[in-house]
Amino acid sequence: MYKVKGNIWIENENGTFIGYGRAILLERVKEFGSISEAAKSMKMSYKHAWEKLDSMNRQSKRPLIETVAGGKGGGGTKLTEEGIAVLKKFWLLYNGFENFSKQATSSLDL
Amino acid sequence: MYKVKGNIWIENENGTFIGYGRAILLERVKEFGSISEAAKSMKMSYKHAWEKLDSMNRQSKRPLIETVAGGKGGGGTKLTEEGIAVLKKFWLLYNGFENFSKQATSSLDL
DNA sequence: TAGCGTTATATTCTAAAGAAAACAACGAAC
DNA sequence: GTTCGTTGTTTTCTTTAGAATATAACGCTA
Repeated sequence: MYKVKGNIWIENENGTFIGYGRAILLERVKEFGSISEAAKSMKMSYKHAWEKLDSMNRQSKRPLIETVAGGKGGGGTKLTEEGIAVLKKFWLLYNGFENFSKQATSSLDL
Repeated sequence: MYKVKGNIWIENENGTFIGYGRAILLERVKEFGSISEAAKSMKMSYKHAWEKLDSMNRQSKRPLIETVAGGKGGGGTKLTEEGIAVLKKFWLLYNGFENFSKQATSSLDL
């Protein structure tokens, strides 16, 4: 049975800003308060996770995350208000796309 | 400036059936009547082109291309009626997606 | 001050995708 | 029956994304 599938993301002149994988990563950071825990939960290397977050952060007008190195519990990372807002907007877009592809799948005649 | 971008394709249980790259490849085969010319025009290796076409062909109920090895001009490859029809349907889907992402881009507020 | 778990960063290793190259088979044309 | 340009197939090489590893800096806690 055929299905319409796809990816969707938001980019600017500097590359990808946010897509599904990055959104999940932000969700995990929000959940665990830690980049290393977020990465581990996704079986992603810390470096890869850090680079993705850094990329997002640099492309955003205002930072999406706030990090602390050292201190209680070694430090940690949490989402800013901006981070939460961007995440919300992405999921809205993502849902729209899900509807589109579901609709397209059902009207597929091959 | 932020833009919504994406990929879209049609797949079944055996993997990708057709996406943008494969559609372009079919268009080139249609144009040149030859897999090797089509591949060359896309700076794609013959093997890669052949594998993509073979994959599409095996996943389709009816073959999308008809090949001749040897003979006048060394042989060649042309699209079947089914191939032309599938291509048409894919571009319809693709246009729908282009509209979606254009619309999504314009209603983006970040 | 030593220990800790984190962030931050550089370096090396691995796996996968695709390119490149080589070669056989094909069949019409001459 | 030789030549030609194609399809079909195998094998090797290259590139690149990401994993893995290593190490420093940080700052609270004890």
